[in-house]
Amino acid sequence: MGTRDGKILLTREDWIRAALGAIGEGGVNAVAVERLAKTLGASRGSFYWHFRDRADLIDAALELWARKNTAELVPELDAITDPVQRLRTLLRSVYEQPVDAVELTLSAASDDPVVAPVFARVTRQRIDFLHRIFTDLGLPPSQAAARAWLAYAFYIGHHQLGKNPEASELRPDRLDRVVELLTRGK
Amino acid sequence: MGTRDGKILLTREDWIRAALGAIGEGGVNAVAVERLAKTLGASRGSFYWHFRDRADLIDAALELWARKNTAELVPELDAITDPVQRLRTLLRSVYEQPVDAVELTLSAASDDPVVAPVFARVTRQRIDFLHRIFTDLGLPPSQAAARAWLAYAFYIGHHQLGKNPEASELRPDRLDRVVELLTRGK
DNA sequence: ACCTGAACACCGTTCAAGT
DNA sequence: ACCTGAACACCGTTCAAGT
Repeated sequence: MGTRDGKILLTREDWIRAALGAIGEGGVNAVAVERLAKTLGASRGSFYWHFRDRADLIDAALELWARKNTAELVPELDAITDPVQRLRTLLRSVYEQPVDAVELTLSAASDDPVVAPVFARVTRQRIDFLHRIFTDLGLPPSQAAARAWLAYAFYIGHHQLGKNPEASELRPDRLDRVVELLTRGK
Repeated sequence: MGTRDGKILLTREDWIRAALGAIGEGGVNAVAVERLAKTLGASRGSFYWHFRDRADLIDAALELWARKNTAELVPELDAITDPVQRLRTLLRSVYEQPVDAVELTLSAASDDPVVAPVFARVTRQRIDFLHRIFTDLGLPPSQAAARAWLAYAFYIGHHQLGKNPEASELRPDRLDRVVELLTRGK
C-alpha cells in the first residue's frame, strides 16, 4: 500500500485479502466488486486496473488459500510415522470448531468454473496423502485407493453436514469409531 | 394455466416448475426473477402476486423436490428386507449417472437460510433410514449411529466430489469395497 | 383476482479522462 | 502507473394503476 499526493494506493494483495474475508463470511457470492471497493475506499474502476474481472480476483484468492493451507499442511502431517496416528490427527481437524470457512466454500462451490481447478488440485493432493496412509498400513494399492476415497468423501461430507446445525446434532461425539472402521481389517 | 382475454394466466406451480429447472441447471443463484419472468412471458411484478419474495419461491421449489424425492423413496427401500442389500441399492443410486442436479444444489447450499431447514429435514430422514439398516444388521444403537453418520457423510461427500470431473477420476470404479467396509464386523 | 410498467437500489464491466 | 466517474445492462423489490 503506497501513497501519492496523500492518497492511498491499493495493491493486488489488498483486494485479495478483502476477497478472502468476504468468501469466509458469505461464500463466493459475497465477493462483490462494488462492496469491496466501498470497503477499501476506492472506485470500481480502480479494481479493473488490478484484475481482469471478478473471476480473476476469486481465482487469485483461492490460489493463495490453497498454498497457505494444503501445501504447507501435508508435509507436516507426513512427518508423523504411525499411519493410524497420522489419520487420527488429520480427522481431528475435521472435528475442530470452527471449521475453516474458505474450506467450506471451496467444496460447496466445486462446480463453479473458477473454483473447480483449485478444488481438483487440492483434492488430488489430499487423496494422495490418504492413499499413503493406507499403503503404510499394509493394504494393497487398490484397497488403499477405495479406502482413501471413502475417507475423503467422508471428510467432505462431514464438513458439509457440519454447516447445518440440525444435521450436525446427529453426528457421533467421538471420532474413535470412525477411525477404527477406516483402519481396520486386512 | 388459465386464460383470460386470450392472455395466459400463470399459477404458483408454473413459477415453481421453472425455478426447479433453473436450480437443476445453475444452482440456487440461477433462480432470477427477471429471467424466469422473461421465460414465462410475464412481468416481474406479476411474480410478486404469487410469492412474497425470491426466497419464498426457492423454498416452495425445494419443498416440492423433497416430497417427491425423499419421502417417496424411503418407504420403497424399506421394503427390501436384507439390510446389506438395502444399503447396496441405496449406494448404487449414488454411483448412477447423472446425479440429481437438485440434490447437489441442496447439499452445496445447505447453509443458505432458505435451503437449511429443508436440508435438515431430509438429512434426518435419511440418517434414520441408515440407522435402521445397521441395527437390522445387529449393531448396538451407538455403533449403528456412528456408522450411519459415516455412511451419510460419505454419500454427501461422494456427491460433492462427483461434481468435479478431475476429482471423480480418483474414485474407485466398484462400490463393493465401500459396502463391505461399511457393513463389516460386529 | 391477477397483471403491467415505472421506479429505485445494487452490481459487473467498459472506457474516456484525469494525475 | 494507477485511479475516477459516467455509462450500460442485469437483477430484486415496491407500488400505483390497469383489467
